[in-house]
Amino acid sequence: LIGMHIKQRSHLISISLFLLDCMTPDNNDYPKYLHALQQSAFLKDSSAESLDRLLTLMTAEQWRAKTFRNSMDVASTFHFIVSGRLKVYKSNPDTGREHTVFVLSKGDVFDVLSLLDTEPNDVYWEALDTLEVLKIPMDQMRLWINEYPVMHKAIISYLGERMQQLMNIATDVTLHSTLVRLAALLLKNINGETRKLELINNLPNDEIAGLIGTTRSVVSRHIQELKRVGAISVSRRKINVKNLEVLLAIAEEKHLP
Amino acid sequence: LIGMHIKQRSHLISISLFLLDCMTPDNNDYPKYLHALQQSAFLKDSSAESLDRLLTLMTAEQWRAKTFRNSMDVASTFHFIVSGRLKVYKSNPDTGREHTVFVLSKGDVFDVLSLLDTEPNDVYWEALDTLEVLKIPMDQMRLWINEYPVMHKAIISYLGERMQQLMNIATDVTLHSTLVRLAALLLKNINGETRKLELINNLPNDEIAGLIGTTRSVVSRHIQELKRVGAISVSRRKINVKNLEVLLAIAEEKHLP
DNA sequence: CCCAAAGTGGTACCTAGGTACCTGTTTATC
DNA sequence: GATAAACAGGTACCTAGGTACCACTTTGGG
Repeated sequence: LIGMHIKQRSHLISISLFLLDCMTPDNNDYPKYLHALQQSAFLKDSSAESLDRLLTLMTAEQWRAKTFRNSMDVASTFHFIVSGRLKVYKSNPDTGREHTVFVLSKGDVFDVLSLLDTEPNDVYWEALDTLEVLKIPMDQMRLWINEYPVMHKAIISYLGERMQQLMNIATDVTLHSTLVRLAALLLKNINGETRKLELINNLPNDEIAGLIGTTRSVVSRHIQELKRVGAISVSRRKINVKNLEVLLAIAEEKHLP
Repeated sequence: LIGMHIKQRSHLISISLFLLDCMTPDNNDYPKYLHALQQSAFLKDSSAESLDRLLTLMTAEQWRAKTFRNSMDVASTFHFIVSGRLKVYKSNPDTGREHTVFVLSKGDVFDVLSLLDTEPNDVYWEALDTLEVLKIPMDQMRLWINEYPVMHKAIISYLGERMQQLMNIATDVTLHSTLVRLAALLLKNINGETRKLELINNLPNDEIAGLIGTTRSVVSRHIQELKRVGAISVSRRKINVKNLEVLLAIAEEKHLP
């Protein structure tokens, strides 16, 4: 109960100091932002000129880590992530439990659902690191999209991919144990080359818990277990994968504890 | 363990006898099917002529209750439900657990994800009643859509709505207890006028369990509890809602047991 | 540099929910 | 219409996972 109140208060006092930055072509960072837009999967089929025009409509903004917004706040603005990580989550204010649905990063956009004029959804967004975004009024984004019909296909394939991910997230909690989900999370986010975690690196146990739909203490317990069997080693806020085979066996439910 | 093997065997021996029925305009049921297409939310913006042309490309098919298909089987065919109910679910073959993601009925279509060429998704579809569908080869459906650009907007709004639902389903399991989810399920599916359950009526406890991501025994226990507090009355395969206020209090987590 | 406050992680205890086993009821077969 | 098989639902028992409390570590004023 105490934990929950602290959580809520910290939400209330979370003051978001950010820099506003008008995006005219003479701006110093203009080339950098244009490059960022060009690399986005959401805009991958758009022409250089159309992106150029889009960028002139945008302003840059910086969110400090732990800055958050909910659906109300962002419904009238469309955002595009330039750098940093952002978690998309739902929470139960009564219990303080949170479930992270996506971690967005460079090239991702939000909120696509508001863009489509669906009913408001009561979702939260919170910066995990310092976040650089480009923002644009929602109605201007809609106008821009209608001028470039190729965008409709891009939106469809974006939604399709997200929907598939959501289906897996929705069923994972009931179909697999927390240990299995933790192992699968680590495997999903490991870089094949460097063997290091990406996207979910340097996260405290709280955040990992939110990602697999459980509580911090359960994550802590399972991390102890994974250390014990030699699958990982840990230091503060850092997990190093030591044995992929063991992790894989656990994730595929072939590991008998 | 025994229960699981029986489940798997029943899958294997599920023989689907269905009627094939070529859809030429002189067919007896042609007007009925055309009417069904016109009522679909997925096709609501399509012209009469375009639907007419679509229907000539389709064949009718009947699935007996408990007939099922998985993503492999339906990836190359697009389906449109004329009558009956179909559950979309994922399962864990090792434990026999299932999680129902959607219950589709008249006017719904499947599989939209295959239509978008996303990676195969390992989902199952199973008829809850006798199911009437119209089917069309997937590539023909894609061609038809490309001829009618208005369909892109329809697909986008369909996906947007489904995505929002999926987000709620994904987070419900971690954010709310099974009793709360059961009460919410009943409230969501009650007809405002008749006060009767729709879409999920006449389902055994198994299926209700799949819908809220738990097991049959837990559902049974909670149904006893809801009977005890006078919220519902039950007979075989049938739940009658008696007290909306109590259900609402439980669903909103304001009910202290 | 000191100290408070926030951040992070470990674990004992307990309960919500899952497993296993049971009875009763309906459906199918000869 | 008798009998078995499949179907439906109830419940005792137990364990996975959640709550609460703890200690340690880092951060930020003054």
